[in-house]
Amino acid sequence: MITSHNGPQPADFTDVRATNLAVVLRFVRENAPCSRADIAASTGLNKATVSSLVADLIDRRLLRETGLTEHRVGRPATMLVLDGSPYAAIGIEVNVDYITAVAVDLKGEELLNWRRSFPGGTSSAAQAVVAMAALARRVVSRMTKEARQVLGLTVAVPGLVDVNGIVRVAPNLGWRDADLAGDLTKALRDPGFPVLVDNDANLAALAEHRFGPHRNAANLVYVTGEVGVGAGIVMDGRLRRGGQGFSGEIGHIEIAPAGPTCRCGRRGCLEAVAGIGAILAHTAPDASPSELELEIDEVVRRARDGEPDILALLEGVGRHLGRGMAAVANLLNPEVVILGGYYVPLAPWLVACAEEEMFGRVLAPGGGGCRLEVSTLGYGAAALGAAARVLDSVDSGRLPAQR
Amino acid sequence: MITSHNGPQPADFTDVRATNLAVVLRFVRENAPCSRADIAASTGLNKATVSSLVADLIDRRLLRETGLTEHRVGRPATMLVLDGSPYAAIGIEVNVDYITAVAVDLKGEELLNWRRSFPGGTSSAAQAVVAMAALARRVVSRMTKEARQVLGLTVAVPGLVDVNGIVRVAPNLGWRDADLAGDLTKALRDPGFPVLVDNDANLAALAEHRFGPHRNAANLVYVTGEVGVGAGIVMDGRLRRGGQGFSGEIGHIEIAPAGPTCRCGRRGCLEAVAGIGAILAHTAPDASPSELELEIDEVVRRARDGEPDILALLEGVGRHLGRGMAAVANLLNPEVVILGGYYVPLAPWLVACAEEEMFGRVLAPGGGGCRLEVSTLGYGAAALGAAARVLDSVDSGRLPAQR
DNA sequence: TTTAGTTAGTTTCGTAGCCAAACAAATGAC
DNA sequence: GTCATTTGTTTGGCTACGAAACTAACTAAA
Repeated sequence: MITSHNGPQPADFTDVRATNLAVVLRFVRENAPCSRADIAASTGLNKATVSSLVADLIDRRLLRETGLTEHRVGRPATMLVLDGSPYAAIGIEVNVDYITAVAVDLKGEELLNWRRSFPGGTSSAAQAVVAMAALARRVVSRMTKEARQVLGLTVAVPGLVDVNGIVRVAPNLGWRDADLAGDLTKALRDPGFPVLVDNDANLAALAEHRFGPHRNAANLVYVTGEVGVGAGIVMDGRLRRGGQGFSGEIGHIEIAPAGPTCRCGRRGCLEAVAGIGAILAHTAPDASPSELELEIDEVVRRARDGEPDILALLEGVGRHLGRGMAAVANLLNPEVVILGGYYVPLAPWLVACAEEEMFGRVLAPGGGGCRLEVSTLGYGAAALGAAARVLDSVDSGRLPAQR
Repeated sequence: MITSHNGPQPADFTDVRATNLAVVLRFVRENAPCSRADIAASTGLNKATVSSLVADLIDRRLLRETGLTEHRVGRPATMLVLDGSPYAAIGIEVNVDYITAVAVDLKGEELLNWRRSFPGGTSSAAQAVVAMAALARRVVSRMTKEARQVLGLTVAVPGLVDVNGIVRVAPNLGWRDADLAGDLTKALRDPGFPVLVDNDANLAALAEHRFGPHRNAANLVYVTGEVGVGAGIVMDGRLRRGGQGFSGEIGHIEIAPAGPTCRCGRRGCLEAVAGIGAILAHTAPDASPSELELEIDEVVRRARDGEPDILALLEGVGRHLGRGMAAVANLLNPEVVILGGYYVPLAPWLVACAEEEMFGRVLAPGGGGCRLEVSTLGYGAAALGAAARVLDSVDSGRLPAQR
């Protein structure tokens, strides 16, 4: 069906066209290279309609004929692929000690991936805007030099971002009520593309949903493993942000009422017992944000060496994590929960016990079909997801104008 | 936009028409009585289009002209209302000790509400099908006598219902893997309307979403307060069932690790510390299912009388419930959590402390705007929601055929 | 009483964009 | 060389939307 069920939103022909353009675009993305006939056969659209849609998409430089044809009985087909060259989507991630910028083309191919160290933990939002604008300008000019049109820019922020894109609270950055999108747009002086802001876990979930090995899953949860623990929720094929945009705050659900005190002042939060801080508190209590990665490497080394106290520590973290994931699985019944961030290198010592705890606590038979997996997208998942956010709006029909 | 984003689903004219018919229908539902001109002005549809859509809906006997007109400057308007008389939607709820059947018209007006005692707890699914079929037949024949066409029948079951409508597990009924929808359709012998099955909490959430005082909330959670505790989740305006249909199983998230043993064998489940059983275990440990309502009345009486041990008991339950709701609010950020079932009569002694616990544990400022409210729909919420499910499919464009 | 003004709903016409079917094109098989 | 097969385009028909003109029914004011 056509409707999106939120209030009176009538449809007309342009909607039909936009929908079908998006259908063809998505189909080619998933099945490239493919012919017009393939598209017609698989989508149910008429051949004539497909021809017209494809012509439109070629005009907009979203598709390209490869000229290549298979050869078998019958007229050879002209194959179609996404045209990677004319466009770029930019994603930026701010974090405690760095800013990452990623640009991808329509296919999701990474065009660049720049990381600048930046003292996010001690900088104001205004300073961050300056730094991000500088970085964004360089990325944009690089893209322009490559003759690419920038379709949009999205910023991933570790914190609560409301439905209007205002950063309400970003505890690790010390920000409150910052209109990042507005300020960044101003700093970029009429950039000619939309600038959006979203929560990092949400965007990482989007990256997994579009690019990850579980991209078929319409229901997935991505869990960030940083100092803060958060989740991005995809249900029925779309990010679900909740009423104000604050969904996925699993870091502060109570796991161990008698546990250690959390940064938020309460006791036994998931973040306090299974966040990265809970590990480093035992191994490197004075580590600064910029040393996190090194310290985790050290933990991995010691685990590999089989140090019993480290193994016990990680098992405990895994079990607590599993309890949290059980709550997630019971409440949301996703097809997969994906662990990201620093949970990735630590996964070999976490996942088994986390799974055991989780499956033991999920009511639905067979855990409701929910698997616990480890992200393969690396640390840049949120930045990649930020770029994916831009591609998503193309996918859902907001195509760049005709030539 | 038009797309529903799940896989290649192209659109054509019939989709446009269906969408716009649904838009008009929903508008009239919300704003009756109203004129064609009102509809055009508010929805953005062209006057001509509205006229055509309305004519179609009148033909299908979904709308009716009231003939009544206001009188002010200009030509008086012919007002439109939903036509309540030609159709009916049926909802049936099975539970431990009764079966309820509800029929509503298009407006949601209750046409009948029948309750039959039925030993669900000790009957097989097959026996339940016989009982439900008998009841359904009587409801259908009553509707037919009133010259109403039955649009559909939905059954609410307290248990895990998968995406295909199979009851996987219904602990309180002792059922496993029952194809209720299929069997009931067979028992009704080609009823001429769709028969669906869904989880009771899901359907109660739907009832709240359509009929409740918070019907504007696009994100809400309904919590059943029975022996089992479950939730129905509405996000972005639709029920979210998860990958296999098992979302909302909050009854078995761990609230008090050192708490009492739950029916499921684990300790400290929400259900075990804040379910109705947790209350009755202290007041009437040997109560049979059919006595639940009486026993709760007794608890209410004693609470009203101010018995200290009862007040303490309820405060404890409220606090545990609040902790569970904090997890829900952190994870989903709904606009409102609605307590239903036996929590309703007990609300005066539960809500304050539950709120206190909940707001103390939600990370988002101001609790993310999430309110804790009490259902006003009464015990029949699930049955009403089952009927609402039928109306929902009409709303989303599956209209009955033209005359 | 007439006339002007206002609002409601219909009619007419133009257009977008879908589908079906016929057709043209390009190849392999025999 | 002809036929079969498959691809993609062209043509025509149809649906359903929007714009604008028009009719209808009323109030207000001259």
